[in-house]
Amino acid sequence: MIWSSSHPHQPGGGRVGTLHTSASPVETPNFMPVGTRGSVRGLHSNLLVRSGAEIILVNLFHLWLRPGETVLRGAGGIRRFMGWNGPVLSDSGGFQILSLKDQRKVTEEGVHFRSPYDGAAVFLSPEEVVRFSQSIGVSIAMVLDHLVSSDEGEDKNREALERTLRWAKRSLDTMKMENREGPPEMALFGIVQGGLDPHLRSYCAATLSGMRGKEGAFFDGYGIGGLGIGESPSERVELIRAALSPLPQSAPRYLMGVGYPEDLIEAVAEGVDLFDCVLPTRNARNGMLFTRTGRVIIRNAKYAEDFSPVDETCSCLTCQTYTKAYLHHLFRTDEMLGPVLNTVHNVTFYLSLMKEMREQLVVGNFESWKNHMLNNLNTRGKHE
RNA sequence: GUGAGUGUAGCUCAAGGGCAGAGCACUGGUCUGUGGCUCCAGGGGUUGGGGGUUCGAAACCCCUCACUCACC
Repeated sequence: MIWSSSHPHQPGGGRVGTLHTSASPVETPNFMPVGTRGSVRGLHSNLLVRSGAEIILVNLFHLWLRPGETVLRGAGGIRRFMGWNGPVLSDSGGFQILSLKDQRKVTEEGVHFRSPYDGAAVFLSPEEVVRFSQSIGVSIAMVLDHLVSSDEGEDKNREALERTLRWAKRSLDTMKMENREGPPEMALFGIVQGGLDPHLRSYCAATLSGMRGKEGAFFDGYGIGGLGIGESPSERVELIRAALSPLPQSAPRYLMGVGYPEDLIEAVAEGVDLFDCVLPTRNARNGMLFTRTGRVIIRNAKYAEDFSPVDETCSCLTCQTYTKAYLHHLFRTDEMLGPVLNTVHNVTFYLSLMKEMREQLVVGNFESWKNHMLNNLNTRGKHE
């Protein structure tokens, strides 16, 4: 059992629980800061912990290319290598099928990439993803999936979905069945695809739920992939619902790559347990800070002489120590401390929001809290 | 003091008689399983000053001012 619910489920569908990993437990719902290449950019592990992080995400594809298996094994695994004591979830490289789509070719066997580092031809298969994840000691591995953009059309979407399912089976077949007293040494999550079609989403989730590997293992949890790239928030809720309903209640559900604070609140209400997204870290580097009352674009001239913190109610190291005027100055002078302090704030904001959601779920006040927050948070930007 | 050169957007510079432009900076927006500060839009000028030639001058002529270099 990798996930257990510590409180009765809410009528609305939101739930709290604990994710049991081979490292340390993770309270859910929770958010994973993104550390693609083995670093949450700009943040020392102590700062991550101080910001509330319990689990972080790395990208297997990038680590596989650089520094590679020899270095990572020599270091004693990815967690020791990067000085992070908590659990690590690895994304497989499925997203790179989309983001590097001019430099790869997808076949039934796997994906041929051209390395973004040196141009070398490399081949990534579902089996290699599982094997490499185990080899470098990640806590939770995502299977290799085939992600297509939402405007690819129905045939491409269906084809990618069927391939994702065949790859999922091959991934599960690669897993050794463990005698599970405690948490699994490495958990493996399947990924629900299906584009913008709710029926395909349900079909995919149902198929994955019943899927067993050669030695009888089920998936330890499920990702919902391919969202946050074009659909409207209301479409997304419908697709999440379609994906979640066939999944076993006892398994953790992870909404991959999503999203804005409002998106997270809406997804938690549907029963999602885990998230990751580049928004808090990337936007921090580009000078956009999240607050409970909307966006703060720290470069704006109006902050030049604003000697108050970014958020009066925020307990992060940045807000406790520095003013908006100082962050504004750091941004304009291109000082490296700027992105670091901005990232500390945004990551703390996201993780505090998750903590608050857990608390609201426990006390049974989530629905009204949610409505209040959705009315006041205004972070989604102008293009929806 | 003499000679040469240069003055164009906040900065660095294009345009050598026909609508005065670029990069950076500035102003605002943007970023959804990260290819190492992304992407988009906007404001900004009596072309050092004055006079002249010309239908038309940043450009050609004269005067003047400022700066740079070389020589006394």
